[in-house]
Amino acid sequence: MLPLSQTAGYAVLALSCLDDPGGAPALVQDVAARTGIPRAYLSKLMNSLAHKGLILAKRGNKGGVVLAQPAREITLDVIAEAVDGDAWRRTCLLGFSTCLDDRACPAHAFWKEERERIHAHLQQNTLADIASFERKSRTWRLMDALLPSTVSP
Amino acid sequence: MLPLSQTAGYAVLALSCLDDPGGAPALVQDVAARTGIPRAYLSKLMNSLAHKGLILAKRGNKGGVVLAQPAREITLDVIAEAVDGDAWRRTCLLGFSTCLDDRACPAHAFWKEERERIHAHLQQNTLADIASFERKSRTWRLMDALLPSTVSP
DNA sequence: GATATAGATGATGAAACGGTAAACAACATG
DNA sequence: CATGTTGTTTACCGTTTCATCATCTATATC
Repeated sequence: MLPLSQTAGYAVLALSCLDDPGGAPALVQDVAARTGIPRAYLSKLMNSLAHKGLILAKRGNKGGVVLAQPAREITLDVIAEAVDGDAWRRTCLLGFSTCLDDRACPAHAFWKEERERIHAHLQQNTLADIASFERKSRTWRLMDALLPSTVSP
Repeated sequence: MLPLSQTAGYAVLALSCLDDPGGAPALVQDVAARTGIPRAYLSKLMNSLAHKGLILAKRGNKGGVVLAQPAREITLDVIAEAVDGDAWRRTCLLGFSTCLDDRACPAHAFWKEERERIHAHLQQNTLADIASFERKSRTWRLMDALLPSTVSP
């Protein structure tokens, strides 16, 4: 069970659909339809992301959701931390409680390095990177809809 | 939520207390007391590990548990896979379902490499490595018991 | 073979995560 | 200001993971 939470993935995917600040607000239900994320669940996620300052939500007619900052300035790390917290950056690979820098478990030095590598990667990639990938891969999802699903869970 | 499951950590810790095949059987309750793992829970874990061939369990008077193979031949990977399975080696960092080698998400190449690095490390480390660490760190745990816990969760 | 010992097993429970449903509150528009 | 649109909030459900408890079963020993 190594990856970030499923909800963190939802957040990245959903935010990659939104416009930069000043742009056209997107409806949560549209984002849900586009991404396949359950509407009601996404609604709660968006609400939480709004409270954490990642997006701006406007309700009522002509309402919707936009990014609070340009996509190029929002790193995956910020999103992951908003959803999952940063506890994973301090955990031991094997879950040992007595595993700190000065009393390390056998995997400690290795795992510390891995965590930092992962963290750095999340910090270096932004929503803009995801969005450009999503634009390219929309074709794939179209094919998924047309062909019998031989691949996706 | 990046590390392996807590139960996998339990397994590594518990198995590191056992003798090689032919050695003296250890009581599950003793292992529980030594490691801090809940007795009843460890009992079921041990049972599962016995079914998977990692340990030999003998019940009844003078019973107990020993490793099925020498500690030096049991890798952390084998233990982790017995407990958690190997699904984590195929998951996307962000949980995208459309993330395979030929239709990768932006983090795919990076994450694939990380997974392989982690897997290799788990394959290279054995129970013997853990056991020697545990022997050294027993002092620490003694101190934990004597001093107010300022560190361990 | 009776007995104490020790693992095996099944029922149960609490907490976290993913997910649902419905009532609620704000806002643009006519 | 009435209305419909759209996000907000609350409560609830199902599954998985970690954990407990009681009971059953095997076995070494006397």
